[in-house]
Amino acid sequence: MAQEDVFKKLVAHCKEYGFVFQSSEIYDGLGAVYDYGQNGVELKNNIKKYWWDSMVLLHENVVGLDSAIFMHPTIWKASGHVDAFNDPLIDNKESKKRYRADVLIEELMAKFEAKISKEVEKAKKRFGDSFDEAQFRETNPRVQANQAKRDEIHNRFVKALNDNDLQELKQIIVDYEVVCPISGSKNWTDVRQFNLMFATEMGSTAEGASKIYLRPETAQGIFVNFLNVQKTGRMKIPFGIAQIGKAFRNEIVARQFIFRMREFEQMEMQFFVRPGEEMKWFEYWKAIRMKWHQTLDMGKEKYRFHDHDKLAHYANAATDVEFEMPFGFKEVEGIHSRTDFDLSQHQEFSGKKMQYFDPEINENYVPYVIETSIGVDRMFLSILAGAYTEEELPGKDGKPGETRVLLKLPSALAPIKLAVLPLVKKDGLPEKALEIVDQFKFDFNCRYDEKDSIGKRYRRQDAIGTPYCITIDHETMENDTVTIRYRDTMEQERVKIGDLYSIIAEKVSMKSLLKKLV
RNA sequence: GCGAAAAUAGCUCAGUGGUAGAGCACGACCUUGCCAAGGUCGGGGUCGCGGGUUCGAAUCCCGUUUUUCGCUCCA
Repeated sequence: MAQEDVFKKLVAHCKEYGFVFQSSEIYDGLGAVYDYGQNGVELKNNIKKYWWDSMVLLHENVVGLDSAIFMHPTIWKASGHVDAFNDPLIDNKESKKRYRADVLIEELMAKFEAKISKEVEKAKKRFGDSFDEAQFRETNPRVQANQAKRDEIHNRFVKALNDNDLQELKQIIVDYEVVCPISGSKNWTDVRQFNLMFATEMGSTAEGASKIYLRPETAQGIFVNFLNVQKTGRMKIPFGIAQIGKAFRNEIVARQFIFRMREFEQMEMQFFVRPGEEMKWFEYWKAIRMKWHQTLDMGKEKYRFHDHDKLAHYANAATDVEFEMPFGFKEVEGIHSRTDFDLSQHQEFSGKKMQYFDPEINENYVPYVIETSIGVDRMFLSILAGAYTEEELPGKDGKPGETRVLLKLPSALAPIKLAVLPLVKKDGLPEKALEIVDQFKFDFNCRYDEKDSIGKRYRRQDAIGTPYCITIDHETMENDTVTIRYRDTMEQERVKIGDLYSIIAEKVSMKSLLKKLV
């Protein structure tokens, strides 16, 4: 089956079985925003618990945090998000390349400046020592003409930037016939300003309101609380702070289902280390994180590291954990060595010291940071993609074989752990089944289903990844035994009701996964 | 954002200018009972939305929204 077909089926499966719905669907939807349905929310919660427990429970030097989505606007100046994401952009329609309009105009001005320099250089050679450059610049007509153009562009440019006049920026590009270096074309789109951050207002009155942003990453909430946690938790470096939360980016191109959304959820852990030791810890967390992924048994060959050649302004080492999605290897997690960039920036912008006194070496320093940052929604998608299976079953009694669709989810992540099914809807079997549900509902997520033939009910559970089904039949009423049916093998066994807990509980618990990590 | 394609019932789709359809799914009842396939009855759609052309539009045209694919960035 072609890979795109798998992806299409996966998206359809998500909707059909209550994993993911498009946001505001009855109003034609909202772009790149999705809701998690009754099964999706369970799976997502389980993924988050697996991550949280692996960080906070298994590492005594990692603690949690839940910082607010709203933060002081200066934080985003300090982090670089305001400037980095605020560029006026323009596309060339022929080459489809995107440029920063301000860069194009600066290059345009540089061209005129280069022409002037050329004239000056030529004159210098000609006149030798007696050359008066200032006077030459004042009087030479070619220099004057170029200077006038350059100044005109400069004035228009500065005014346009001050007025935030995007139309004027385009007009400059049109008036001076800037061409695309790739296509040589002058066919430009309008200039648009993209700030990846969503802005809103805090404060109820118009004059008292101030512009604040919905956080584009959860990391800054950790950095600004670094000393709060360190001091109140008496944390000693190296230590980490873990956080799960929503982040928001006004993506220009938001596609591929829940892979890139405008509202998404991150699981981030910032690990604070002594400067100079960051590479050791970078390697340490790389290994830990890869093991966390591979423990899910989606296939080791489906994961790989992708090291960054080009590093972001804040990083001195960076790698991605990539998963083989139906549309290729894609990043699900980033592991970055962020140096002391963030803490130093906050120290500068807030005027508060962001330093740690290290008693072992008797030194004050701004710690270095190793970040592990994983997209919950991407993780969700990768697990579904890895678990989605279409299985050809042999036909029987002359019937043609059929396809069984199942999600081979790790049991601990499955939305429903146990389906309890009365073989028939009479003779007290439903009541007996509900008794069993009542018995286990405090331990794990159970579902009761009495509709349709038993085979159909098994398949419905397969489709949402339920690892265990038990069937209550007439024999159950006599000797308290049930048949337990396993999702992946479809095999059945007759077991005592009293043994069910010991068969199921451990395997569906988060503990079973966490134990494999240590 | 640019280019391409698509949108009809919960799902998969048929319907190409003349009364809105099928299969599956869903609900009720009967029947059967261990791997989605019995019977009867029933609910559900102003054909994504807004305009236009036409006596008449799901169908033709324009716009718009959403989705998918390619270019780019990222969790």
